Amino acid sequence: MEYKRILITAALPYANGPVHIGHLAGCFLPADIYARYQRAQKRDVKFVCGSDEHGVPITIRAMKEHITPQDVVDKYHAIIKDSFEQMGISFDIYSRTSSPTHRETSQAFFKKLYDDGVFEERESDQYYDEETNTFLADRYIIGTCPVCSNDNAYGDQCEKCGSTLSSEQLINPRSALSSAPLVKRKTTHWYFPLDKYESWLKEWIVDGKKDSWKPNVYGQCKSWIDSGLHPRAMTRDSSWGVPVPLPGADGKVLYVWFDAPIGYISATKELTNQWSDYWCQDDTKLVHFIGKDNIVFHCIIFPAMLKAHGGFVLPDNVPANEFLNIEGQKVSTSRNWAVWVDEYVKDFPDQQDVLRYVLCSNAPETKDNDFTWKDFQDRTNNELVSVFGNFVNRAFVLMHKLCKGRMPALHADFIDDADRTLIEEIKNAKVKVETCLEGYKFRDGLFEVIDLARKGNKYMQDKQPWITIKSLETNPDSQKLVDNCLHLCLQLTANLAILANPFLPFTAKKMCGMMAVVDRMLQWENAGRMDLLKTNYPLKAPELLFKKIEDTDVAAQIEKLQNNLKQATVNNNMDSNKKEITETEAQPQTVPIQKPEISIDDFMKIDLRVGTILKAEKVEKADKLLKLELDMGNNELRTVVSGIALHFKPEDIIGKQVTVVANLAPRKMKGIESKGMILMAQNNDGKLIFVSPLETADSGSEVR
RNA sequence: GGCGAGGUAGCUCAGUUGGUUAGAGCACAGGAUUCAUAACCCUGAGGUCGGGAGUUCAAAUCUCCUCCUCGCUACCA
Repeated sequence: MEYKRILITAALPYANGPVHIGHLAGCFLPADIYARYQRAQKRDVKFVCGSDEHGVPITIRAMKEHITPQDVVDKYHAIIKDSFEQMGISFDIYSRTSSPTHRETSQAFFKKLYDDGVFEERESDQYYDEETNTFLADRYIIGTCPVCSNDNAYGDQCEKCGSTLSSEQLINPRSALSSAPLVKRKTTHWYFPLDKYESWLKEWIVDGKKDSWKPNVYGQCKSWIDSGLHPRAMTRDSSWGVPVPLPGADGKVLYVWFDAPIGYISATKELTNQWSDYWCQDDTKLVHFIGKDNIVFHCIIFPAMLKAHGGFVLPDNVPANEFLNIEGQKVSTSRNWAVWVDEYVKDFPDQQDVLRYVLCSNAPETKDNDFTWKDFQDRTNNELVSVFGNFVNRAFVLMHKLCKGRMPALHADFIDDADRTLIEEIKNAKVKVETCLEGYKFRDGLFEVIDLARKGNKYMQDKQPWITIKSLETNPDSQKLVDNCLHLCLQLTANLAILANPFLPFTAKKMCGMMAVVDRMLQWENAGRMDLLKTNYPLKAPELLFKKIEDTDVAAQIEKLQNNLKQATVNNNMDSNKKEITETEAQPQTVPIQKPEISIDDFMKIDLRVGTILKAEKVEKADKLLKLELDMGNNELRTVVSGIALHFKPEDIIGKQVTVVANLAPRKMKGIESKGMILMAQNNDGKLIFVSPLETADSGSEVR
């Protein structure tokens, strides 16, 4: 299909902190390269993005810093926006989801679905904080992680041990807002029936995108669809967000993942009155650039929303990248293990293209990749500087020395095979880079650019104009041979500027300055041409395109990382400034909340007994479960299933005495009925310790 | 446990209807050169293609089993 317009989106960064180079490599840089390339092709491109400013973590941060959520997002929106500008990420608009346009757009979107009867209304029990009079989403609920005993686990996930949780599983759930214990109340929400779109999604993605989407994206989608989709709540009880536009829906807002992708639409609206051409015409090519954590939302949920609404184009492709690790470890904002873009720009002024180069050439396109400062140095010094920068520099220096600072002529009767080959290579390079970029293979595309410079170096080496010129007195044609060589090298340089422009825009601009040509030369159609620089045209003095990265720079950055890490672990909860903390670990280390007082009668309801482990075995198909057989005295044997398999080997615990809650209602786990629960103490490091009698007691003795 | 994505030279990656001695860049070694940011150019060494079995005249490529990494997901009363 011939597309008339290309609409490019990059994942909305969350305005709860600055952006790091993982974000850049994951989606913003590839999106920018793609956008710049398409613009150079003179295609009708809109490249939109903005800050995602709603959601729970922002409200929590606001409370901790005693400012409003709006203050939080204003601060980070500014930092993020500036980082992008500094790095040359060329959005046509960088908007934000707290804008009035976005509120209207997302509300209208919701209302349309509501009016069409798309949503299912459901009542459910939710945790309620009576102190602040608010319902709490899972993220608002903090408690002790049942897996690792981290005291500040979220209701949806423990970021310390990575376990996926539900708020029901937390021990001592409390409010993140007030630290108050929670009660349950009924609340109503609107669910989007994803299940009803299952067959459509199957057809659209599983059947339709098999060959065009990247394997990681396609596989993830297929996995979701095949395992069955379920209705998903599209509203939340909160005061921060886009209010649900229905009467009686006070205190309810749109779920961030409902409103955020609509932010792409709102941003386009703010950009142009013709926004609907880009969103509602079939001949628009919509491309979402995201990281792999966003695949499900962009490939399944948002398209289903668009489909339900009707009238919108669907993404043609969603080229998601994997994650970028730093020095062998996963990026962690809480541990401050990251390279922040705003700091890079300060530490390496005027070296944006160097970072762009390294991040693109080592982009996590097919799997998680590792960023190391040593690699940053190697790639910069040995490829970008030595091959690309050096070629341009030597071509210019030689031209000034041997051709008097003017573009030498090409003498047709002296053209040889080597010249013709080089010309051919230049034309091929255009096609190669183009093919890579159209197919979202940015790493390969950049390699082709460097490779062309490499061919230039070889050509020059073979021609040796600095030798040829020495025979000027004996061979009057020498000057013409030198002219031809440098003519071609300089035309090659102009071509390099065009091909490098999407990747290294600052450098391309600098090269235009050196060649004394207007930026318009960088249009893609000019690539492959051998008449970009006019004969006898005076060229400027050469200017080094890149600086080498020194060992000291590398050492300083590594030390900075280590220091950040140390500092983050030490004062994780003090500084309210920026990235040292995240929402989770920023919670002050409070003493676990005491449970409410109970009477002796309450306690007496619990039948605690000593049991002796006779048998222990792993439960099939479960990582964490052990099936225990306990001697409870009086010849009673009991089966208890316990989630301790990660901590103990079955053979090591046989014969141990444990305390058992003997009158707990039975519960089936993995098909095995568990009659009772064994008590464990849990250390701060998550280690489990049996609560057993110090001396051997009779099996079945009562604990009181 | 289920599902998905990866596992190819020291490092980063190519390698789709199975077919000659498995490729590239960087790093490394040797050589050549001096126009150039000690850059460039040439040559070389380096891999039992995670492991095992099978299909085939032929397997990195197909099938089955298995191990490791990452992600999603289930089990924790």
